[in-house]
Amino acid sequence: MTKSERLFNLVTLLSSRRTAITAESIADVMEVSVRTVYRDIQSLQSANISIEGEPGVGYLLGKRNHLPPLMFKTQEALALLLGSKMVQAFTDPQLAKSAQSAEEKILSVLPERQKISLEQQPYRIPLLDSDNHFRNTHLILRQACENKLKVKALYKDGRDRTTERILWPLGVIGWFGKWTLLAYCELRQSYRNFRFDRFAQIDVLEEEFFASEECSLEHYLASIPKDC
Amino acid sequence: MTKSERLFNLVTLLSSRRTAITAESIADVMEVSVRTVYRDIQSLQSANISIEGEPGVGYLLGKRNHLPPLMFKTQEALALLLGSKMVQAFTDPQLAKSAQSAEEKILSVLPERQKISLEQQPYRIPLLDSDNHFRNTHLILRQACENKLKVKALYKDGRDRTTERILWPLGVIGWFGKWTLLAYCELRQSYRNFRFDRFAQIDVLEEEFFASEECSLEHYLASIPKDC
DNA sequence: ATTCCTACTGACAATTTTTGTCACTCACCT
DNA sequence: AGGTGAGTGACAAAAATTGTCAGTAGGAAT
Repeated sequence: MTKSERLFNLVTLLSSRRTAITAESIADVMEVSVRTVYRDIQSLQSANISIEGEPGVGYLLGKRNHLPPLMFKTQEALALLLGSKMVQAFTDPQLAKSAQSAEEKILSVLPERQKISLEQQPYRIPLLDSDNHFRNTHLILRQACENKLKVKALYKDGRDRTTERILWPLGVIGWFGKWTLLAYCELRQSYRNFRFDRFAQIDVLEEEFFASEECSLEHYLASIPKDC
Repeated sequence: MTKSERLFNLVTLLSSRRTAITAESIADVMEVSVRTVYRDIQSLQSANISIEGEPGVGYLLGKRNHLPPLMFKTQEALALLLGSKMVQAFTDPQLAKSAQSAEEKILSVLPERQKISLEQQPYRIPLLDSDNHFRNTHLILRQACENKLKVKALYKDGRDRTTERILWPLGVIGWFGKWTLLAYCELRQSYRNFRFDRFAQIDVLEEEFFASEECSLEHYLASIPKDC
């Protein structure tokens, strides 16, 4: 990656974010040294692109939106389309529809030669009818998460004991090969994980729950080591 | 004026004009040689900024950048970003990078309020270090597929017998939870599936193979019932 | 059919930039 | 007081950039 490419990418990166990003993170993404990032920022500023930097916080693109033209490289398009296929196969029917229409929009702006090379890509993600049950679980839980509605679930734990619980669904974690609901459990009065394949039944309740500082997806994730 | 400054200025210059401008005029304004202008244009194009040139006329900024603003509905963006995360977590590091930069491009064109609602979406796909071995397998096999290079593999079958085979890698199938290489096996003289977790070793050979009507991903997939 | 005009490409060597590293300073927050 | 992160200066090695020259190609006007 040449310097100029990097500069254009940097503008894109900055305009893709709402929050500030540190020079170190940038260096990480761009695979250059931190020193180079400072120099890049300086180059951009002297090319009349306003970037605000604050010690202890990071960089933020100035408000007056410089519009960088959106075009995907072949491999970027490939990654998006492959991702779209995964969403279609591994999540719920509603999201699948959205993935498909997004796919169409992307394809419609790609030049012919890119479409051709995309056809030769080796990945195939089959849509299995047998996964319909999972897809339904996805739909129910995603909507419950988004609308912050409590759910009543019959859940079978590792030792085959089935319990009924009231859950506050916070997030859905996708490990490769298994989906897990992350929720606050009223029964246990704390965060718990629930594997999708162990739900015997799920009913969305009318009742809303309210995520707070001490009860939210971020709070839970922050209490565990790894990244999101 | 450094090259990068010149490139930004060139974009500004081009986007300020409705009529084409010749390379020579540009060279004049920028105070560089005409040859350099051609190289600059190429740099911009390889940074995915579409510029159209016509002999006898000059250069014009691609219409694509101005006219159809590729817009996504919130849920379409959600589907694409979720897919991108899956690609990052479940495939190889190279595709992961492409997914990430595609993500940035999408985010950079979304209005603020959409970005905010995307931040509240419940799905999280963790990137596990323990999957590095798989990711490496992905990289090797994807590239072998794309370049149509034979591979020599040590493979352990269902009954724990390890065999060495020469394979013509045709495609990679992603079932949820397991990846499978689809290849023509020289040992068995026919198509075979190989689960990623059963490869003991994979070496890409120098030798190319040639897919034909009777030996290709399409041909194999057509011979099985399901869709892709 | 010939001649402009202009986009493009390749090669080469001199020049200029870019890069990482190291060793700092400064400002802010807890 | 210690941690974090922006920002600077200097230097040598590595890499990109540049102009020059020599050519190809395609359209349009003559």
